[in-house]
Amino acid sequence: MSGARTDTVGTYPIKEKTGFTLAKVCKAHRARVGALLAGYGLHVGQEMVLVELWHEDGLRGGELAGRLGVEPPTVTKMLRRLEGCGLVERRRDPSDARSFRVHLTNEGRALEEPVARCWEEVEEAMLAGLNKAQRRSFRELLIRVRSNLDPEFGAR
Amino acid sequence: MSGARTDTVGTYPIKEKTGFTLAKVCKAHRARVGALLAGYGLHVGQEMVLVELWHEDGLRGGELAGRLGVEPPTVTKMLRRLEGCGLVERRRDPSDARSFRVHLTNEGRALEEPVARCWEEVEEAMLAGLNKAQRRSFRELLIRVRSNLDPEFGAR
DNA sequence: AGTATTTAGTTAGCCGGCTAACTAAATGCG
DNA sequence: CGCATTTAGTTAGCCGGCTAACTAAATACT
Repeated sequence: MSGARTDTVGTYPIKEKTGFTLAKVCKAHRARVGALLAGYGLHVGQEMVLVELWHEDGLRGGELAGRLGVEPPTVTKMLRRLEGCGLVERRRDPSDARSFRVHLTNEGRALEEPVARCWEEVEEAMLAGLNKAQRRSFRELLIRVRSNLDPEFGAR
Repeated sequence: MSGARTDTVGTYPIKEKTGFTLAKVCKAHRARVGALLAGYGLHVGQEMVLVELWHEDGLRGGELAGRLGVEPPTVTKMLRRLEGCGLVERRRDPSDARSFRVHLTNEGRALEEPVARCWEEVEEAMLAGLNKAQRRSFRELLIRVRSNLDPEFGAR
């Protein structure tokens, strides 16, 4: 509290917080994935939409937003671009005229394997030098921290 | 390859990768910090500029970019906004007419403690239920992973 | 049935990020 | 000295995010 240093504020500087390192790690991870994805004409973040559709095709816009943990306007814009790239297709839902369903095109489906390889490559780089126990521990800690931070993640 | 499941691609789905959880955790952390920072008129990300200046005032634009791990145009725009908010001040560097130094205003300096409290609050929420050993382990794993992913972090 | 309310998406506009292309000043070098 | 090169920032424009405000369709309710 009344220590010799004056550039801290009670606890310790933001730069030394775990959350700070977390943010930097995430930034680096995103950059690495993004660099690989660019080879397929994808921007980082867009692959998440595809991930959801690979898991379940024909989702409605709102469902997509919910699963991505993203707001509807974000989905609107991303779908417009993905549709422009020919990876995805919007079909009006006959049972609800203000809704639509998002379907993968063949091009969109074809990206599943290469995108998974991109993620796998970065995953391996990230965990290099960690043994199985460390990897498991890291994974479990992240899951716990996620349930602490993400309200949508409580019902898991 | 010729496995029974067709919705995976050799290893396991992206959704089950550690990097995926990492991204979600980071997103949640960012959202939480952002919500608190909004109370001080700050957008999440801007506080990082202030963090660097609290640590060392009078940095040049390029140094700021380097320390933040961000490209120069990003700094240009952020500084324009922070200057507009009166948190920061740009003074031309007399020894180099194409450069300038960024200085905190009193308002900018005054935010150090409240912003640190925001971060501390989210830090505590994030690590809730973890004992000291787990927190240390999490921190150390993140640091290792960071050095694996971030080229600028090797020289530590 | 007819109106009020809720729900689904869109538009506009802001912010933090990026790349590409540019200006202008400092430095290197013949 | 004078020109070429490097370095520092800016501008323009794209993308993933967000909020606020809107349209239009479905549902609820009197």
